[in-house]
Formats: sequence, C-alpha cells, structure tokens
Amino acid sequence: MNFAASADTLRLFLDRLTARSVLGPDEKEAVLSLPVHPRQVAAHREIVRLGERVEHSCLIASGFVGRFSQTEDGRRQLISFHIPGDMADIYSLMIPSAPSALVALTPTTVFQVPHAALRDATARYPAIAAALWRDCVADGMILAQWLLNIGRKNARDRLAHLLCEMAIRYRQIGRWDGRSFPFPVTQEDLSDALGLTAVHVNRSLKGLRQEGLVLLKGGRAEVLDWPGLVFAGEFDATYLGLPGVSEDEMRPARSV
Amino acid sequence: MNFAASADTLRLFLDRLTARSVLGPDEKEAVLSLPVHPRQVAAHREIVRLGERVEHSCLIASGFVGRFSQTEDGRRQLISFHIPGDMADIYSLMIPSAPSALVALTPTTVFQVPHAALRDATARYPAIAAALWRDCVADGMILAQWLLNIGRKNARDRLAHLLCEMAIRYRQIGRWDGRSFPFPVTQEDLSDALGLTAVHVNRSLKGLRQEGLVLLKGGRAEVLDWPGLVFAGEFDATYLGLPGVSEDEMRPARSV
DNA sequence: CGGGCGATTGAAAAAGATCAAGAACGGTGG
DNA sequence: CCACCGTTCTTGATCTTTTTCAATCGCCCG
Repeated sequence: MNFAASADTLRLFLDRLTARSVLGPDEKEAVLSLPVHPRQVAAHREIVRLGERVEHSCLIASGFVGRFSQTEDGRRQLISFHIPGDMADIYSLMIPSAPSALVALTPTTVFQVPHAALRDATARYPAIAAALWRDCVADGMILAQWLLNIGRKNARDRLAHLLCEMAIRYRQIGRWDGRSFPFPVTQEDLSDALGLTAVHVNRSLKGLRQEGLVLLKGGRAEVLDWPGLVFAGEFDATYLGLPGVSEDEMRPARSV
Repeated sequence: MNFAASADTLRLFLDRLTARSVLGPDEKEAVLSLPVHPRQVAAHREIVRLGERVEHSCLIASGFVGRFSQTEDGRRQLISFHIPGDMADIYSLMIPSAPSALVALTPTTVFQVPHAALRDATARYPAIAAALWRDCVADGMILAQWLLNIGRKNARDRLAHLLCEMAIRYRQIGRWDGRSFPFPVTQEDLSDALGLTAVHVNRSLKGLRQEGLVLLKGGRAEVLDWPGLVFAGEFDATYLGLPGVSEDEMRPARSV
C-alpha cells in the first residue's frame, strides 16, 4: 500500500470521527499522521482470532470485515460489519483481549495502528480521546439496534433493516449513489449476522426481490425501492449518529 | 437518600471502575466526591424516555433497571439490565440523546450525576476518562454476548446464560452467596430481554426448574445446580471483564 | 374480601430450521 | 476458449421451535 492510499484511508477515518465529534486543526493533523502498518488478508481469513490479545487496532482500508463471536459448538454470530474507514476494533484500545474476532469477508487491506500511537494521541489531545470514546459508544448503539432487530423482528424485516444500515454507511463514505452499494457477503454470512439460517435468508431475500424492494447480485445490493425498504425495516438512521445523513438523505429524493 | 447511602453507592461505583481500571488515590477521591441528585422512581416507570436528551447519567443506588428500545408497533427489546453500582447510561456522556430508554423494573433509587461534573473529572484526571471509556466498552462486550445469545441459542440456553450473567454481576457487589440472588423481574420483562414471548419464557423456566438447575421465586433466583446452569448457558464469565471473579468463583466450589 | 396483575397451561398456527438435491456461478488450468 | 471444480444459491419436503390465542389459577395488596 503506497503513501497516497494510506493518506486516503486516514482521511476517511478522520471524516468518520469528525462526523460525530469536533476536532481542531492540530488534532486532525495528529489523526492524519498516525502510523499505519498495511496488511493484506485473504477472503474468509481471520484478522484477529477469538480472545487474542492485540497491540494495535485495525483500520479498514479496503474490503469488508465482520466481527463475530461463537458458541461452543461453533455456531457463529456476526456482531458487526465494517467498511473502509472503520476502525473495526477500536474497543481493543481499552480491552485488548476482548472475546470477539475479526474476519475478512472479502480480500481486505487493513492498516494496523499501534495502540501506543493511539494512546499517545489521546494523551496529547483529549479531544481525540473523546472522539474515539464517542465512536466506541456509537458502535454500542449499533449493537443495541441489532439486538432489537434480531430479538423482535421477523426475517424479512431484519434483512431490510440491515440493508438500510449498510446503505447509509456506504453513503457516508461516498459509495452509494442512491441506486446500489457494495455488499460482498454470502448468504451464509448474512445468516450469521441476522441470527437465521442461510436457507431462510435465501427465501427472505427472494421475498424482498419479489416485492420489488432490493436485489442482491454480484456482491452488490441494488436498491429498487428505498422508501419501501426503509418502511419494511422500520429503519430510522438516527442511531447511526451520522448527522447530515439522517436528515435529508433519509427522504428518498430520487432512488429509482 | 442520606449522605451515608450516597457514599455507599459511590463506593460501589468506584469498586466497579477499579475492577477493570487502575485509579490512583486522588482519582478515587474525585470519583467518591462526585455530586449526586437522588431520585425515586416507581416500578415500571421510565427513568429516561426514548430519545430524550439528558444532562446527567444515572447511577443506580437501589433497585433494578432495564435499558430498552422498541419497534414502531411497540414491541420492546431490553438491551441490558442494571443493578446497584451500575451507571446505567454512562454512554450518554458521549451521546446525550441516544435512542434508548431506561425503565425502573422495581422501585428504584437513582443518583443522577451531572454530565458537567463527570466531564470535569475526566478533564482533570485522564485515568478517570479511561475508566469510564473502558466501562462503556465493557457494556458493549455484554451487548455482543447478548447478541450471540439471542441470535444463536434456543430459549432454554438463553435463559440459563442470562441467569449466569446476573449471578456473577450480583456476586461482584456481594449480593450472591452462591445460593440465590435478587432477580426481581416479571416473565414479561424476561421475555423482552431474551427476544421471546412471556409464555415461552414460562415454559423454558419450568424446564430449567424440572432439570433441577434453577428456581425463580419471589423476585429471587435460587441456583440449584451452578455447574449445570453454566453448562446449559455455555457461560464463560470472561466477557464481563471482572477479573478475580472469572477465575475462582467460576468453579462451583459449593453451590448446593 | 375483591380486584388485578402475573404465572401457568392447553391447543392450534406460524415462523424458522433441517435435510437433501440440483442449478448457477466464478475462477482455474489445459 | 472451454471444461472442470468447488462454492454459493435455490428449491422442495419435512420437522421443530416458538408464537398466538385463550382460559384458568394464584397470590399480593388495598
């Protein structure tokens, strides 16, 4: 990974932080000059193993990453998805041997940021500490939403909600044109995220397709009826804590 | 609420923090001298409404509190339970209008701690900031575990796991003698926490009772077979991040 | 003593899981 | 460029878990 690419990714990360927090010029500069160690990970390979103690956090440069934990008999539950610009295990700065793992769901480039460097930045700039802390809390909000989703909605609505979330998150990094966005997961992955079986995900997906709401194909999600999808998923973007997105973009100005 | 009670509660809160983080004498003193505003809340009353913007965090002095969100048609999902010594909405310091609510599940005394005071303490003592941040992350770990529970386990195992978690958490505040602990929830509450219906919780509870694992009665959980319960729930306390508990107490020294 | 909420139980229906098999797809090597 | 291979997707049939609906019971509180 060359210098330009690393600057791009750090910029994306900074954008994410400043979407939720206010940083001054020096603080922004400090974020942009964080040291990173690029690492390529093949699809379906684990980036961080379950319970492994880590000394760095993983900033996603490209690809698609899932965080998961599993039952003793190996049934997997995906806890969150991460797209470029996300620091997938930001929490590891506070709890370095957390009992959850990261897996690359596609070929992925991660930038490892040493905890030491992050701690140094937070010590020097309390606003950076607050921004990272806030992002940890935001992750928790998303978890809470997933809990509501899995605990209280049927398969179709869960699926619709997840697709809405991913749409808005890709929107935030400029990768959704209102028509389609990357969603390079297998139905198996999807089932692990939604607490369902792959077979049932397949059928629910078929349902959404036949309703004319959304189409998954070639690693992308094609949104056919955004308002319909939002309605089906009972989606309200505010929990994502991404101001600016939740207001205008929520209304389906021109989606089909 | 008199001065002694408020000191006790702050002490409990400090113990919680120092179970996961290291604080120096000055920092401990700063935590203990946080200003609190006591507030009584009746059972089934909301402490913080959904989406309400708050200027203080809620430290539970006595009682039992649930955090929840809900679907548009009013189906409720409990996100977490909180017992005395917990600061239930610690996250609100970072996101003051989070889309989740707090409800008192029993008559409860809450100590409201002004965000201003907390921010002041974090500004003066970075170690306090880190401790609060770490506790936010720990809350997220519990959420992740609940997600695994609800997404990938059947009713009986979910129930067993939740009971194990509450046992250990009460243990940590010295309210579990290895035999029984307070668990003052209705089966309706329980169903909202586990993503089930109250009827099915009732049947699962009956199952656990007939297996001789645990008995819920009079607002308490009586653990009849701790190792059995741990096994049924596939429970591993490490995710709670409460060192000292996970080692020895996990082994069922003498539970029946 | 009466009322009401919560617990319990039964029967029937629905959602989702499981098992199994075939089709489509994507990449690889000849 | 094509044949082949493994993975992923799709579909059907059947089974299990959980929900839903409804009724009764029991207990605590006023």
